[in-house]
Amino acid sequence: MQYWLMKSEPGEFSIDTLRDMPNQTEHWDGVRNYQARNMMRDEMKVGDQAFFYHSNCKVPGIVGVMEVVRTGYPDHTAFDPESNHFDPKSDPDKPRWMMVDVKYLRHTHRVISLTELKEHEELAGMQLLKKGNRLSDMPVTQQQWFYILGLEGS
DNA sequence: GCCAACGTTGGC
DNA sequence: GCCAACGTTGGC
Repeated sequence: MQYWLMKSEPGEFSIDTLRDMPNQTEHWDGVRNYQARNMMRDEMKVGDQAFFYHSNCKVPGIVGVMEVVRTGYPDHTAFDPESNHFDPKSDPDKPRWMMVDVKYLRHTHRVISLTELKEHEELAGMQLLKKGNRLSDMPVTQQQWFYILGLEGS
């Protein structure tokens, strides 16, 4: 079992939106970065867990926990000219972009902000905290995962 | 294969 | 809204 962190802008798709979906499940579309795609395509497995991270907002940080319920498959929004994730170069016969399905597990008891994460020496190795990091999904080590859950309190 | 131009991400 | 960091594109 592996752990992940996945970013979304809450104005686009938030943890609340995921919770309110039918089956509390939704596909994680719109990833348009090869490294991030490769992880979804090759490495994310059913049963893996992921932090839901709100980016590009007032208080960026971890807001919830979710579970991967379907492994990588073609991101159909790339074929849809109406979608703002449309990519004219992605051919349905040879899809360029992949997505996984995720299911809502819970909100964290509070937002664990980026600022707070940065304060912990133990998390200094996190990819999220590396300078210039722009990956929209990334692995979290088991150690980091449980350390962060420990910060959450109750 | 190099690299300048450009677009995007995302914190602040 | 600004801008640093980074990825992609395309001319050469």
